[in-house]
Amino acid sequence: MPESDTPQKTLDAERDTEEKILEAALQIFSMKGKDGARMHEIADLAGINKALLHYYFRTKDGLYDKVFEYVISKLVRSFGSSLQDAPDFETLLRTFISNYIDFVNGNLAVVRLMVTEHLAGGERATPRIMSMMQSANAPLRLFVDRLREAASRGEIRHVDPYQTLITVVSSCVFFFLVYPTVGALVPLAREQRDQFIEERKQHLSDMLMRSLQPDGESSTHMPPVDP
Amino acid sequence: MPESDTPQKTLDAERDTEEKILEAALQIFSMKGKDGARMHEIADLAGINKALLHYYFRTKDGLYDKVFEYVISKLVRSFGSSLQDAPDFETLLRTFISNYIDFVNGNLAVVRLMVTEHLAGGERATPRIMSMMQSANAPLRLFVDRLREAASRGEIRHVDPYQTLITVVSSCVFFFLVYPTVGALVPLAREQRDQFIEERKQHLSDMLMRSLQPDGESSTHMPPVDP
DNA sequence: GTCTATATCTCGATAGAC
DNA sequence: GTCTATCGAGATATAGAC
Repeated sequence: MPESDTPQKTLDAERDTEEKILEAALQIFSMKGKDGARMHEIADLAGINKALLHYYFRTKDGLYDKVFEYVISKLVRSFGSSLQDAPDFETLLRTFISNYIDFVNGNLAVVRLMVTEHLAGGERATPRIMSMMQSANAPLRLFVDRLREAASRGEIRHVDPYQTLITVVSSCVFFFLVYPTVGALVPLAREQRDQFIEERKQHLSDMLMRSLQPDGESSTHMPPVDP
Repeated sequence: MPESDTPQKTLDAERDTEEKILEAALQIFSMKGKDGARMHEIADLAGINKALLHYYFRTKDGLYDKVFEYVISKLVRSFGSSLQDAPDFETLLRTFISNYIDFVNGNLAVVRLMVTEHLAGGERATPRIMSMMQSANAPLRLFVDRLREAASRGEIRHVDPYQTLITVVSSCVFFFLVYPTVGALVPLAREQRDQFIEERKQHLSDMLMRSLQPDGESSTHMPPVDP
């Protein structure tokens, strides 16, 4: 971390308020979208005055942009490349699922914001996600690469890696988006949320590994996807 | 359908305008949420005047409520009990996935509205979904019941039916929520959308059936997967 | 039933005191 | 840096002509 020569106390105060605002804005934006969010809601949640929002971030649009940057940086930081070391595909898959679910569970507002953005058209989200994917050790890319490798080594059967990725990510994320209904439907999910989430990791990992077991014989339909 | 004694022409005209408004409102609400939507956007999309919205549905809140009822009725109507006749679980699963994906693809706004509602707290959505689930031939309930039966008959292995349901629904729906990014990531999904969707059905059905094979049977004797 | 014109109010943004 | 007070744009909602 680089150190500024600005007096420490002032800097910390600014950082604190700024971060408090960003966190509050993230919560509100992620639930109501950019247009639906109210500046006074954000101010209230941050425990400050409405005018202070405009002092730190001139406009609502500006604040939204900064929140988006803030979210992306959270995504980048949280998804460390702990996948690199996985000795085999099964370990990679289980680690990926566990990490992914923990991240979503611990950063619900981040995921909600991404989804909200997509529902509103996704112009802001898509380019950012694409550029995150470019990076060689991006977890999504790593997952696809390792899936291909494992298949060509015969560790798992050949499957469309993108379809598989979509299935894994969907199965990790969607549950949290519709949690109110799942909670109403499945008592355990509401009463013992943490336990249910651990069971979900287990269930998903098992289910996917079983579905990826190599066949003795028959070949499955596998469309060509490579560039 | 009960028939009114109101003159047919008038009734039809009202129904048409009302339905046009509801469809337009559904589109806008589903992308921007209740607070983010603008009445004039809805009017423009419906091709009518802003004042007419207030003639048919007194307030914005009132309109939103009616849109929600409208969506629920769509859900109920579209999910006919075509699952009832499935002779075995594999047929049921494949039919369920195919129907579900077709419905989502053909009613994106409906699904978006449900998700938007959930992101905003879900107070409106959850009770409605719960009461839909009560019905004996509700597809989600039917799925859980048939999954249990099939497991106790030994047709598939024992799995947590709710975890499985969550996985299936997630895998059918989430793709469409983040379509902008998937389209950017996977060229085929954008250029040959319909084909990609058919492949998705196939991929998902195969994957799930494989993961549900009873433990005793080895992978050397796989049931045929292609129609 | 449908429109134009207008009233009313809410929200984003600014000015200015402390 | 933080607040109170307020302005002005834009939104919902209504009045009234056709």
